[in-house]
Parts: sequence; structure tokens; C-alpha cells
Amino acid sequence: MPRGLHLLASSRRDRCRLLPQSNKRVVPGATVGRLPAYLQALTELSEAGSRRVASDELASVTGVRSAQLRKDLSYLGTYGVRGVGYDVSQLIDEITAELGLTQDWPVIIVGMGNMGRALAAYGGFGQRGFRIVALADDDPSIVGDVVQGLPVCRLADSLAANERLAIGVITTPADQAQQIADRLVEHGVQSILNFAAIALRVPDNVDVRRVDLSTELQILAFHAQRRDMAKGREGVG
Amino acid sequence: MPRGLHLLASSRRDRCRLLPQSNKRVVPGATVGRLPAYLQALTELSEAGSRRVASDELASVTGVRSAQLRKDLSYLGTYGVRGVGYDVSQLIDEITAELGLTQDWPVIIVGMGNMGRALAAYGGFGQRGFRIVALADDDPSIVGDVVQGLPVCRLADSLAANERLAIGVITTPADQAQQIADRLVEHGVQSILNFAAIALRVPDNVDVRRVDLSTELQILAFHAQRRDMAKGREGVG
DNA sequence: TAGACCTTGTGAAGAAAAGCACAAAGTCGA
DNA sequence: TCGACTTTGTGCTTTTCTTCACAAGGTCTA
Ligand SMILES: NC(=O)c1ccc[n+]([C@@H]2O[C@H](COP(=O)([O-])OP(=O)(O)OC[C@H]3O[C@@H](n4cnc5c(N)ncnc54)[C@H](O)[C@@H]3O)[C@@H](O)[C@H]2O)c1
Ligand SMILES: NC(=O)c1ccc[n+]([C@@H]2O[C@H](COP(=O)([O-])OP(=O)(O)OC[C@H]3O[C@@H](n4cnc5c(N)ncnc54)[C@H](O)[C@@H]3O)[C@@H](O)[C@H]2O)c1
Repeated sequence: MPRGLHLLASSRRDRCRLLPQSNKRVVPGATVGRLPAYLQALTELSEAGSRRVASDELASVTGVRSAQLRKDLSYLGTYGVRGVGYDVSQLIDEITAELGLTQDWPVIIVGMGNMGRALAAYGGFGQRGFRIVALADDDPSIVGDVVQGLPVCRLADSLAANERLAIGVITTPADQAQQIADRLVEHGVQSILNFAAIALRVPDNVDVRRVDLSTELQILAFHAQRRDMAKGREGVG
Repeated sequence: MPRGLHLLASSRRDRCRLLPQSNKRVVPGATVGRLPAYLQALTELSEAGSRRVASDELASVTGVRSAQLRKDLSYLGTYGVRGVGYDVSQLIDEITAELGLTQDWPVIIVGMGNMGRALAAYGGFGQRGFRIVALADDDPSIVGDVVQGLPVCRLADSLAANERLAIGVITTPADQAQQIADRLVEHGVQSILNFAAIALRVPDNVDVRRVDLSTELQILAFHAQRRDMAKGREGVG
């Protein structure tokens, strides 16, 4: 089986080409990355009672340029009305469908330490089709705990009890992450969200995204240092 | 004060231009985003006893192409030796300096719920110059708790007690995030890591990065759906 | 019904990032 | 010392992403 390497959270090469037979357009990876933000803003607008929204407004709320927003939406098809804007609920439906959020995505979290428990407690998971169906840990003193109504099991038992698992979330120490990923993949999991600071090797047909606190902080530090240098130079020069 | 809007975690426009007087090169934003990964791989190599590493090897470990790795490193200056590779510890020093990790970055975490506590417990923070110096929360039943050796204070008290705060981490509910960001900014914080699902409005001189679980899951779902569609079509056609 | 007025959708241009391929520059053994 | 061999650094090409700017297409008022 061919194996790719997935280290960086936002792979730039994830352009999404639908099958040629399909008349749907290619949706660029960069666009896919922004759709969730649009969706969220639209949901808030909808709850606030808005029925329509113009690209300028939605763009402003989500922090992108209006031209970019329009181009992004244009990949989903043409749903705006010139002179008026977009129908909020129609756009919600459209993005929801495009992202696959009408489907049911059973999620397993492996590693019920601090992070795993925080994720399990996070309500936002439950919305949008994501459903936590299993919690796994290896530590005998943790196995058997009930977290958010779900029992913590050993990974093997969790897998045995859940034939279909769409998404695996890994929140174990980094040195365990690879073997856990291997077991998830073997069980048919094709989407992995990895919190451990390690590059997972998985087959090409498996999608890994990484969330790395440390990376985010370091990027912030880089910019902060640059600001400081600029300021120092300014003061001197 | 001019205000920008920062919604997406990885703003594509964050190219980093050093001052003209400086002879250092411009480091593209995409490169900055990969440096932490290189640094981590190098640290592991160093701990494993490697003194030198070739671009092919380091690229393979971090999941990028070797040409890209070399180009990335070339922005830091020329530190490789042709025919041999790179000196591991020298490269570590170089990247560390470039990212500003030789400096001290005092961090405050605001919102000591599940996520905030998980972050406070996360050891990886302490390395690399990041130092958690304050924990803040509003809930009277939480204020006064000692988490990881630090007392939880009200935000106002935390700010009063810490004149210099370089990085603010926001782990409160989304509806509180903006006002907390405002207070952090007012106190001089110029780097914010936002876990709340909301686009923060901050002045141009403030850098916001967002970590959003929900976004990551939705991107995974998009790709998973695409895979399923491809498979379904394959089976049918 | 007509014309003023909006806002979309998009072609084209521009900018950024990725990838290729090879000359340059070093090592190392004999 | 020399020549075979290795790996870097980078100019150039290709691809991807963003931004511009405006015609097209629709609304709304009178
Ligand atoms: N906590 C954070 O804020 C944070 C932030 C960034 C990254 N991370 C990363 O996330 C991961 C988890 O962090 P944490 O703070 O929750 O750690 P933790 O030590 O609290 O939890 C890890 C859990 O994984 C379990 N585990 C270990 N090996 C296992 C295995 N083979 N199978 C199943 N379970 C296993 C342990 O029993 C433990 O409960 C780490 O890799 C860490 O680097 C954490
Ligand atoms: N927990 C997760 O896994 C997770 C994942 C993704 C996103 N998030 C986001 O991170 C944030 C925190 O999540 P959580 O699960 O830790 O929530 P939580 O409810 O457990 O914690 C929030 C904490 O913030 C405190 N708080 C509220 N208002 C405050 C204020 N004005 N000043 C200071 N403190 C205040 C509360 O007292 C509470 O302790 C939320 O916005 C959530 O959407 C969490």
C-alpha cells in the first residue's frame, strides 16, 4: 500500500477534483478551508433573523474579501441573486451539503487525558453530523470511566464494538500516535485528526489533519519578534 | 486605530518582509509555517544522536519535498554543506533564532474550563521560551483554584499583576472572546491564540491565530464525502 | 414598462507557492 | 592530487491562490 506522509495541518496540495462525469466544479482546497467559517457566520445570521446577506457583509464578518467570498461560493454553483445577495438558509443548506455535513460521521477519540476529555466535553462536536461514539484509552485506571455518558474502553474493544468509524481523533502521547493510527486505518478509518506532535505515516487514501498548539505559538512568536525588531529599529534609526 | 479581521487560522497573506536595512531575506509565510515542523524533527534527530542530516532525510521525516525543504532553509541563509548535508545542531540554533524562540514569551490563558485546563497541563508549552504566567477566569467558583501551580485570577487582576504579556490564549465561550481580546490588546498583548469559534476584530498590529476543531472536522468530512462519492461511482460505473 | 440602481459572477491579471532539474561546491578514497 | 560521487542552492517553470474591475442580470420605484 502506498504511504504518504502527513505532517502539516493545512496541506496546500489538497485540491479537490470531483469526478469528470460529475458536472460539479472543482473546489480548491483553499476554498474548502474557508467554507466552515462561512457556514458558521451564516448560522449566526440566520439565528439573528437575517434572511438575505450580501457578499460584502458576509465577507466582512468572516474576514475575507468580498470578491474572494463570491468566487468561493461560485464553486458551489450560482445561488446568489444579483442586486440582492444570497438567501441565508439556502446558502447554509448548500455549504452543509458540500461539506458532507448532512451525513453521519461517527467519531472515536483515542487517549482520554486532559485533551481527550476536553474534546469529549466540547459540545460543538455534536452538531453538524459529528457524533462521538467511542472513547478509548490504554491506562487500566482510566478504562471503565464514564466520560460524558460514554464508557472509556481499550482501543481493541472500542474497535470491536464499532464497525463503522469515520473519524479518529488521536490525543495520546506522540510516541503512541503512529501505532494507534495504524490500528485505526486497519479498521477502516480514513480520516484522522491528530493532536500529537508527530508526522503520521498513513496510506494515500487516508486523510490526516494535525492540530498543533506548539506550531501555532511558534508562528505567533515569529511575527512578534519581527514586530519587535521593526520597533527597535524604528526607535534607533 | 485601523482594525483588521482575523478569522482563519492560517492567513495566506502573512508574508514576512524584514526591514530593508536588514540583509536578511524575506521569509514567506508558508515557510514560516513549516519551520516548527523542521525544528521538531531536528530536535528528535539530535536526541537520537544524529549530527548531520541530508535534505532528503529531513524532508521525508517532515513530509515535504526535499527541494522545498532546501528552499525553505535557504531563506534563513546558507547553512548546508554540499555533498554532506546540514549540521543538525546548527540548524536547530538557526531555526530557533529565526522563530524568536530564544526570547521569553509570557503567556496568559483566559478561560479555565476544559480546554484552558488541558492547555495549562500541557507540558509542551513550557519548552521553547513559552512560559505560562497567568491563568484567568470570571467564574467565582473557579477563581482562586490553583492549576498547575498557578492561581486562577480574574482577568483584571491577572493583567494588573503582569505588566508584560506577550501572548494571550483565549479559551472562553465564543460570546466572551471579543471583549477579552479587546482587554488583552488594550493591555499591550499583540499575539492572540483563539480557540473560540469566532472571528476576532483586532487592530492591524495584533496577530491572531485561530485553532478550530470544528473547522478541521468539517474539512475532513468534505474529503471523506468526496472519497465516498468516488467509490460509489466506481462501484456503479 | 422603463430606467435607476444594486450586487453578483467571472475573465484576466497579479502574487505566492511548489516543483523541477542541474550547475556548483563540497567530500572522500586511492 | 585527482576524479568519482554526493548533496546543496537556486533559476526557471508550473500550479495554485488572490485580487481587480466590470459586464451581466436582477430588483425596485414611479
Ligand atoms: N493538552 C494539551 O493542551 C495539548 C496541547 C497540544 C498538544 N497536545 C498533545 O495531545 C496529546 C495528549 O495530551 P494530553 O495533555 O491530553 O496528555 P495526557 O497524558 O493527559 O493524556 C494522554 C492519554 O493517552 C492515554 N494513552 C497513552 N497511550 C495510549 C495508547 N497506546 N492507547 C490508548 N490510550 C493511550 C494515556 O493513558 C492518557 O490518558 C499529546 O500528544 C500532547 O502532546 C496536548
Ligand atoms: N473543549 C474543546 O475541546 C474545545 C474544542 C474546540 C473549541 N473549543 C472552544 O474553546 C472555548 C472553551 O471551551 P471549553 O470546553 O473549555 O469551555 P468551558 O465552558 O469548559 O470553559 C470556559 C471557561 O471560560 C470561563 N469564562 C467565561 N466567561 C469568561 C470571561 N468573560 N472571562 C474569563 N473567563 C470566562 C468560564 O468560567 C469557563 O471556565 C469555547 O469557545 C469552545 O467553543 C473548545
